Amino acid sequence: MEDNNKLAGFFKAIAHPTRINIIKTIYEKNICVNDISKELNINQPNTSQHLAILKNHNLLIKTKKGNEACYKIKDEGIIKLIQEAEKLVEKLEK
Amino acid sequence: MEDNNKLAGFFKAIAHPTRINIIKTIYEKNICVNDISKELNINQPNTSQHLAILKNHNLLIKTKKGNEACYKIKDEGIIKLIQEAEKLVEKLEK
DNA sequence: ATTTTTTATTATTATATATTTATATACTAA
DNA sequence: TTAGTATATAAATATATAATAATAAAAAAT
Repeated sequence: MEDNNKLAGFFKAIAHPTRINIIKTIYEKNICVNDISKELNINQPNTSQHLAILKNHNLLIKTKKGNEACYKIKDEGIIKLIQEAEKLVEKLEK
Repeated sequence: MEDNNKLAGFFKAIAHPTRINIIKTIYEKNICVNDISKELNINQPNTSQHLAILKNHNLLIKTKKGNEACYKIKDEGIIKLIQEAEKLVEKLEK
């Protein structure tokens, strides 16, 4: 039952359209904050904040190159989980 | 991208410890509000509210017997998804 | 008919999350 | 060293979610 808190925290981390978008966008990439910000058309601080939330839940890995910060998916399991959730949502609608 | 809103809404629906608990508890049962309320030790209005959220996201099916309302899991896919999420969270911690 | 039981809804208050704006830090380049 | 670029953090505001308490609605039992 206490584990439900941890799990709920994980779901909360991905329960945001922008963060789902970030995960999908950086999949198979190692991409820096500025490029994510431009590509998704969200401002820099908000981008950093969402990235921090995902990183804090161990979904992303951060590396630094000079003054740039690059992020990538830690484990592709999150991609699979999102895909399965998408299928389930479709199925549940019927 | 618009689909991310729908998906985020789905994750939000399950991103709460009590609601995860409800899903796990009523799995393979058809159980009325009062019994859920007692079993999980949450008050009746709060129980009804959480059930309504899950039902609104098509996760539960509601039936009425006399003056009782019974709820059951609509599709066991949600159980599988939760189990996979639990495994993933464990894996990500390492 | 009235009371009891069960559930749902509404209103209130409390708490959490999100977005924007401003500021700070770190590194690079001139 | 100063100016520029990239990122993070903090503060302020707005919005959303949650929990409790109060009320309403529906059916059952007396």
